[in-house]
Amino acid sequence: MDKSSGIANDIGRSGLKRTKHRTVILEILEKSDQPMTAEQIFLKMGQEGIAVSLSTVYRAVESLAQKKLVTALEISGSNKTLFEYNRKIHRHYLVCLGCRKIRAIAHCPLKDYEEDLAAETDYLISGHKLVIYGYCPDCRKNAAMTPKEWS
Amino acid sequence: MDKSSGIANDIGRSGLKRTKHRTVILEILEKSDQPMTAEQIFLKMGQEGIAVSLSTVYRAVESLAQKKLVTALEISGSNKTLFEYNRKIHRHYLVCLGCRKIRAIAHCPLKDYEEDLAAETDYLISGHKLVIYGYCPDCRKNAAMTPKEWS
DNA sequence: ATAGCAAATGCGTTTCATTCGCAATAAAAT
DNA sequence: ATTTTATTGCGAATGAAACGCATTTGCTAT
Ligand SMILES: [Mn+2]
Ligand SMILES: [Mn+2]
Ligand SMILES: [Zn+2]
Ligand SMILES: [Zn+2]
Repeated sequence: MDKSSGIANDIGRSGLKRTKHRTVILEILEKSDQPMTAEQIFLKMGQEGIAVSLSTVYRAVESLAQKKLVTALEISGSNKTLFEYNRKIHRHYLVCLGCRKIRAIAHCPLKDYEEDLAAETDYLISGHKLVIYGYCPDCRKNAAMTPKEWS
Repeated sequence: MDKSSGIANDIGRSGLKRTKHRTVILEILEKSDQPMTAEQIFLKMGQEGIAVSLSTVYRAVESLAQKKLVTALEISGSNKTLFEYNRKIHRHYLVCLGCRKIRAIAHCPLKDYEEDLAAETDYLISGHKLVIYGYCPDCRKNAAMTPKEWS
């Protein structure tokens, strides 16, 4: 409908060709509150009646990630790469070991720690990745009996 | 030689059978300053004249990890799982994007942050994983021209 | 609009780390 | 020493992701 809606344009502006598939994939990720695997995206497209090859989904998320429209994340414990719409905010993740839901955390407690570390190690720090594991309110009750691993 | 040397005994005490392979694997990891992949362990055993099947290495590190004698880590950007001798110290990692060397960091800047987060989110926090990316002193010069991604 | 070119797609094939099945072997228990 | 049970070797299977190539589509410059 809305031709000037960000998403489709963002793809064009990125230098990638603006195809139906890429637009749909980016929209799906933008709407999802959870990062998704390539296969989940593929299945959702199927549900929406959009025929696509799984290879294409893999190639689409890869190119979108290259253009920074999508972020790829590898959370320990899942062997599949997750993709999320890049909302351009530095984020961390709180992963529930019970239901595997991923909750984003806006606050970064490491801002000045990075500087200390740079001074101490003489490294040039580019960034960091922090994932916190635990049990969400819903899963806390079961957690007591089935404490799952996280490392 | 030293029958009471920690490593071999630790395996026995863990409930696992104390085999030559497991002992060697654990010794290799204990001596290594870098976490190693299953294949690297396998190759090193070959160099040391110890015939072993790669499957066995995979099964050994898996069982040793289960018994907490080794720790498995999945650093973003490598598709292979790394294993390290478990020195029973909470650690973080500083990964050089130039040479891929991994340096352990003893200090944890997140001790009380976890409590704040628990209070704020009502999650039961089990732990966290922090990886910091950058360029080591040796690689800093090249870093300027070839800034690699870290996700 | 149209032609021409570069990029994207479909479909099948391949790669590669890791896992598995099962018979043979070695370690612990008796 | 004999039995019991876990470990190993080897090859085959798995599964996510990458790839090759012929076909199609989006974009650009007429
Ligand atoms: Mn941060
Ligand atoms: Mn920590
Ligand atoms: Zn949960
Ligand atoms: Zn380096």
